[in-house]
Amino acid sequence: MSDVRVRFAPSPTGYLHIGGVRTALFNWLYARHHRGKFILRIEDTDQSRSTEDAIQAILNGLRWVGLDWDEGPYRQTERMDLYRQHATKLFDQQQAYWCVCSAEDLEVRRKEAQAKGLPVKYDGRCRARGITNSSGETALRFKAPQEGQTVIDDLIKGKVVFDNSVQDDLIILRTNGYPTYNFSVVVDDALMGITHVIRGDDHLNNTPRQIPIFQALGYEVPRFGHLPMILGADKTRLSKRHGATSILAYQELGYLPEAMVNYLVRLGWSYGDQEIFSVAELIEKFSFDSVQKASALFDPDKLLWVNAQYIHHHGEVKRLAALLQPFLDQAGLGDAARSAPEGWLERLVMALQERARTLQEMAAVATPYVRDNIPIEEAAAKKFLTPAIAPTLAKLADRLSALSEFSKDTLEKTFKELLDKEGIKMGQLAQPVRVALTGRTASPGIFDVMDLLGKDRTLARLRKGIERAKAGQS
RNA sequence: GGUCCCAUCGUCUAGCGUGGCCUAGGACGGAGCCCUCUCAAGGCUCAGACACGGGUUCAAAUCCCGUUGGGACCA
Repeated sequence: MSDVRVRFAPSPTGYLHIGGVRTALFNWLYARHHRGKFILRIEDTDQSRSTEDAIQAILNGLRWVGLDWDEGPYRQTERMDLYRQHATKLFDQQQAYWCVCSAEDLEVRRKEAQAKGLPVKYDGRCRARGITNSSGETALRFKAPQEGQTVIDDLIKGKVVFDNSVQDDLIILRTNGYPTYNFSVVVDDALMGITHVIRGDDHLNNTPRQIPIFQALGYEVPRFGHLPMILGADKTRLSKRHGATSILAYQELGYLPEAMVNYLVRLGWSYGDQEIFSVAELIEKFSFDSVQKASALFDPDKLLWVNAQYIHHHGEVKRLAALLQPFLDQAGLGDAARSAPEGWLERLVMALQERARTLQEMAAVATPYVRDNIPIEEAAAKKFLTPAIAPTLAKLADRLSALSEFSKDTLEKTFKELLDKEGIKMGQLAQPVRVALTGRTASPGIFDVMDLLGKDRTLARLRKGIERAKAGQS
């Protein structure tokens, strides 16, 4: 156990998106790597935009990808007293002052300054007013240092220097008594003993505003690490326009959580040329030293590939079968799949897993094996179920029906013998059989198909196919 | 507008710290071939990048400066 304490602090104004998950993931990995604590804090001070649904969506999203938290979720709305106490403390120490400048006045002055080409910032005119009572339209401003520099030794960006002369006296308590973002984060991070603040680099400019507040409050300043952001394919901020941005939408599309984690961590972090990592490996190997400084574009194609890798090679068949069930339900195949014999679904998964990149795709190609009365694609029937092949198919049906053991081995043997006798190639027989059995021209190996269907269904479909072939035009 | 961040194939990246091993490596995607009962999977091959310009140096993707281009924050 180390003293590392990191946090993920989303604001519940919408669902949990890809970028948020990645930020949480990097925090989580850092905590787990150092055997520290990962803390969840909900920044819901903006009550007009925060919703309970969004909070639940965030928790569910984190749970789905397996990011478990050690403390929290804390909620800022339950900590209002703490912010006010700390604000009062700053006022008492004369490190904050009441400001009566109205929003309109500030706007006017801002425009003037801009017109004259002066820096746009609060001119500090209430600093010297010494207002002691906060009644009415008063906001509390922090006396930001105006001389010297604030230096951040960022875990990812390295050394970043800001001139204090450009720092504003920012408002820490609004006229309505609510704390502002930059103030409440500082109070929370300090009180929660956060040692490393790992967040998106959209907050880099906030850091020099926050550091003096830590100092004025007498708290230790944490280390900072600013992660590059994830952008959409058009290089703009990730948003609804880029498709499914809610993390849970990917669950519905049939992605595996570990694939999601794997893809997201490689977006900005690398370990040589390695692409696929188990979670245990990530925890062991993760470090900010190899985190990219530049932003990255979200690439759905690569995510799909990573997911396919997990389904093809890294998925436990039993687990995949269990995860597949909801997708079968959705496709209207659920009941039939449930009534199948013990172990049948696992065999189905084995036959289909390298042909599907998502669970949704797997469910889609499962139809002919789960359902009865399958439709036969017109073009496939026309091409392969011809009168010419009908006699051979009939011979195959006879031989199959005579089999006492209906296994892949015996099936293969039966096929080979017939092929030899008829003097035809495998493809000439397998394709018509495939079409008869699945209604499609693409499927798993033909012996796997027959094995999945079983003797009765195989023969029934084959005979139906033979009728169709006889009737077909030559 | 001010401040800050960033810059290697279309995309994710290795390499940059401690310049030479880089005729810049891998992965996704693309093209082609092989394997093959179909579709996949797998294997192989090809196309494809150090943003630009100056320095420093015997030598720069790697160090320095500038330009350009992206991005973020503050309003």
